[in-house]
Order: sequence, then structure tokens, then C-alpha cells
Amino acid sequence: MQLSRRADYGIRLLLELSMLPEGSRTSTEEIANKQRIPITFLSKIARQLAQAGLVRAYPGLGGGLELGRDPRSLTMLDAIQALEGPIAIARCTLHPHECPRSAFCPMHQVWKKMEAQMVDELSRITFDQLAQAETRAIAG
Amino acid sequence: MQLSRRADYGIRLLLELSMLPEGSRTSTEEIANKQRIPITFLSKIARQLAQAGLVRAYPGLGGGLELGRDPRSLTMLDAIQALEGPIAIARCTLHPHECPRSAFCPMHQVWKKMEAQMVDELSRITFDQLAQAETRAIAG
DNA sequence: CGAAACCCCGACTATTATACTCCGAAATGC
DNA sequence: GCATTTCGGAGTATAATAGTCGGGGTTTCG
Repeated sequence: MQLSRRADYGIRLLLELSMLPEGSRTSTEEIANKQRIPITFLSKIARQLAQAGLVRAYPGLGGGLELGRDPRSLTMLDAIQALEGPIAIARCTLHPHECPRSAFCPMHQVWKKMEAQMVDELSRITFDQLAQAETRAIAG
Repeated sequence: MQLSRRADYGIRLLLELSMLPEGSRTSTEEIANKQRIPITFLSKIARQLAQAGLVRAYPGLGGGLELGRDPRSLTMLDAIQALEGPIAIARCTLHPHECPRSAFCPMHQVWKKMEAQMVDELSRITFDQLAQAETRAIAG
């Protein structure tokens, strides 16, 4: 029941990009150094986020990464779904047909409800908010 | 972000016990057969639940398992904590001192809030409720 | 007493998921 | 053409999960 490092790193990458001045870029390496993340791993994660459209990547000299979407509408839910796939506490909510108990299992609804709550909560949190909170926390 | 099989099996074991008529017992093997769970694994899980006090185990002929607590006050939270440890989405909420970002990291609060919601939700769900729901679902 | 039906315990193994690493290739800008 | 940067995929290492095994102990019953 824990977030993977992949997700942790990916979120930190997105947060770094969100804190960048509008229109500017950084390289994967810079973020890796700043956040103490193995660069080869982070670059793989960056690619994954690029494929999901959350990040735009430019190869070549002067290239780098920038946010692929407006940080005011980019949510934690988007990030986690791109990095870890759908929010699913139990296998049975994703693949109900694979569980012989699904017809009458009372846990099914429990998980469903919790997942819905998580989705709801995560979708309220934007990277713009996070970036501002972090900026304030560092400044203050 | 998924519940382990261990937790899944353990919950099913507790649910089986909760559906038993007051004061009666079953063996680990019966539950394993009914729920299609490898018996050696389930017996290990049963021990764990016994050590946590959620289950009482009696060796010997006519022995077996019974619930260690009143199903009306035994919650899903108790079960998951006994089976998987504390609810912690991110490492940093459990061990904030290990994270150099903890002082200013805006995600910390996000995770804390979500964890609190999960704890709250899970602690509302008792095995008595679940057992009744399943009984109804099978009967109906 | 002895057998059968139970659980206890720890060590061991297998499998899978995670967390990386590596390297050649392609794009870009000077 | 060279430095910088991402791309893509294959490969490896480590750790967590899932499960097995064998010996030992209790309890009940005949």
C-alpha cells in the first residue's frame, strides 16, 4: 500500500517543472542532481511522463523538459495515473470477472468507495497549488 | 498501491469467522478449501492474526479458529493494520526525518490527509456489517 | 497409551515487482 | 561536426511478496 519510488520521483519532477518560470526549461540531469535521483532512472520516468503528455521533451542542445499542460489544471491524479496506472486498491475492482466472489463479496464496495474518495481528493490537488506552497515554504 | 494477497486472504479469513454462529469454530483447512487459498500460507496468516489478538487459535482435536474480538467492534482498519502494518501511502509520512524535503515538501500534507481519510473510512467498517452483507447477498 | 486432528514456529525457496543501469541512436543548436 | 540532450529498449540487481516444508506441540478420543 505504498507509492512506488517511480511515482515519488515523477511527482518531484513535475513539481520542479511547475516551479519553473513560465516558458523556461530544465534538463533531466539538473532535476536529478537537485532532487538526488539517479539520472538514468529519472530520464526513463521523464519519457513515461512525456508519452502521457504531462511533460514536453526537447532533445538536443538547449533542449530539456517543460510542463506539457497548464499546472493549474494538472492534478496529482493525472500524475499518479500516468506513473502507476489506475487507482486500484484491490485487484478485484479492476478485474471483477477474475474474482469468483465478485457477485456477493461485500469488500468490493468498500474498495470502490475508498478508491472514489482517493480519486476525488487527488483530483483536487493541482501542481500549481503545490508549487506555490513549496515556494512559500522555502521563502518563509 | 495495492493490497497484498496476504491482506486479502487475511480479510477473507476474518470474514469467514465473522459469519460463523456465535461460539463455534472452523479449522484453517476448511477456510482454505472454501476460499481456495494455499493452506500453508493461510495458516501462517492465521498465526499472525492470532498474535495480533484478532483471532483465537486452539490446537488439538476439535480445535480451530474463532474470532478474538466482537465482530461489531472489529474493523477493517484493525485487520489491515494487523496484516500490513500502519496505513502509509508514502515513506515520508512514516519516517519524516529520513526525507531531506520534509521541512518544506507540500506533498507531505497531501499524503497525511489522504491517510487520515482512509483510516477514518476503514475504521467505520466492521466485520459484523460485512458478514451480514455477504449473508444477505448470498441468500438474496 | 496411541492415533488423529489441530495449531506453532522458523527456515527455506520461488516468483514477481521494483529500481535501477547501459548503450547505441537520433535530434538540435552552435 | 561536435557537444548536448532526449529516445528506446534490453539487461541486471535487489527487495518484497508469496508460498513451501518439516519438525514439534497440544488436545481429544478411544
